Amino acid sequence: MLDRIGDKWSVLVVSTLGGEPLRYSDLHASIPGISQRMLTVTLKALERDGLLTRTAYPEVPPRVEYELTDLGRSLLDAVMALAGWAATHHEAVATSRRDHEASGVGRAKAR
Amino acid sequence: MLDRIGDKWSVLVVSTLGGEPLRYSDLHASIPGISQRMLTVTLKALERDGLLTRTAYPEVPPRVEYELTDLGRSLLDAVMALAGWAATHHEAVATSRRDHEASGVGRAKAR
DNA sequence: CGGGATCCGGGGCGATACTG
DNA sequence: CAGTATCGCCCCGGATCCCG
Repeated sequence: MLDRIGDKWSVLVVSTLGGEPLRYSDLHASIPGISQRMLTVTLKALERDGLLTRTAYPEVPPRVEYELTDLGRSLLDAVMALAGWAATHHEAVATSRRDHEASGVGRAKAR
Repeated sequence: MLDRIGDKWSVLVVSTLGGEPLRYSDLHASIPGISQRMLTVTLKALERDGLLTRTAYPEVPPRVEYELTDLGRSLLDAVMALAGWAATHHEAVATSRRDHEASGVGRAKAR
């Protein structure tokens, strides 16, 4: 379970979708670095898990909208908390990380 | 950043460590399914990021204790929210997943 | 007891090409 | 526009051995 919601892309999709429904291409544009494949795979998985709904409009050109379900929205809260933490403390983490590098973690490299 | 704190094992280690310090073997026993390697790797990463401290006691047999830092404890809140969500809704997710299976997602399998 | 080093297999994931 | 199918690489992560 944790590895599902802990999944990087799922988190990003859910948080991006927070609020209004979005189309496939919007999602693709809004999530930097995601590939078509991973977006599709992630969306399918999230739909299967009941976190979002997929709605296809039989128009031309085709339009498909993805929207969070209530379940998905409840997850959003928890995810936002995590994202908030990341935003708040990522500096402290980066600093600590540099300290450890300087401490000799890569000592062999110093040759 | 998200893929770091969203990491499955990190989440589990942090939540397990919530509260009292634990020894390596305690952690290994408390986290079902984690391998030695991943435990070590995860602990190192978390230490590097300043989320926990590693304390080795020069005894025999050796004893090493891991403890959350203040930073780690602040993360704990967000992590617990996520874990709580997972515990609360994993049933709904499992149900939805089964629905989709029954819907013909694996239609070829039904032969 | 608490790890580090290495080997290695499976799969996560990206890139590309094609379809409706 | 919204995907699907295929290929291939890389790296995650488990197993094993060994050391302090």
